[in-house]
Amino acid sequence: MEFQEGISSTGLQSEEMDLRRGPWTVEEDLVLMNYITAHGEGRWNSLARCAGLRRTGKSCRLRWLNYLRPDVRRGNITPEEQLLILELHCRWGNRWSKIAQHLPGRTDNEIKNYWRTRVLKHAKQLKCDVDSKKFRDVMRYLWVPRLVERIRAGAATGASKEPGLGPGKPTSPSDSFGMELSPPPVSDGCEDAGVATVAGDDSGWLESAYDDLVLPDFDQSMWTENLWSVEDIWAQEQLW
DNA sequence: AAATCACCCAACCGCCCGGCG
DNA sequence: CCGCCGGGCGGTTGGGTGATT
Repeated sequence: MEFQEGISSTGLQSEEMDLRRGPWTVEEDLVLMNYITAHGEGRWNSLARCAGLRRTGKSCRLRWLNYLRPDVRRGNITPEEQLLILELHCRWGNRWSKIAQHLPGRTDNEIKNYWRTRVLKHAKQLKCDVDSKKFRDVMRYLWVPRLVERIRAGAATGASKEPGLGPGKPTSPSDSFGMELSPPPVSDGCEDAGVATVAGDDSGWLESAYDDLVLPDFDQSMWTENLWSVEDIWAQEQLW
């Protein structure tokens, strides 16, 4: 990324040439927060000007929505959230903002990043497309049961529910997705799912677990319609 | 200890849509 | 109807950083 103190492009007005790009400074964050606190959000271009920020309106909006908003929830994606993302993506595809509406405090950008860095990575490791039957089977019979198991375990110990984590909370890469794709410790409808491996080294067990899967006879077209309902699971388990 | 790799995610980009004059 | 502008969205990039060699 080429960070520029000012964009120099012929034909631009001097004000536009002064626009900053790249990472936001603490001072800029404070200016934006204070201005929005005092005047509210919206009309981002004029907001940026009036606040004295040398940023585009778009940049201000993005910074506010994805980072500075007080209700933005940062930190690890919980198993409950992972489950919900899987289902909602199944239902709506890459409609990140729509999905984000169902995950309070999570931004579309965060969910999109989660999907691209975690889910797509595993599809790639399995050498299949996320829309393929193979990946759907992996999700339904390996991934989802594992998530549900983690949710249950967390509910039992009271450890699964994380409090709001607030801006600035550092995340641990090894924890952020953790073991969502690591093998189940006990068989849970997916016997011989593999032996224990460390997180991050899961493509092997997934691949072999998939090979060992005996899939029930069911209509694959049902996948997108009524595969599983997170709400049902939560209601059933009183997890939410 | 240094170099390299892999991953995460903040930020940007381009496109699209709706409202308004 | 048309053009402009603000705002929203999905896709992409690349810097930072921890892990590995």
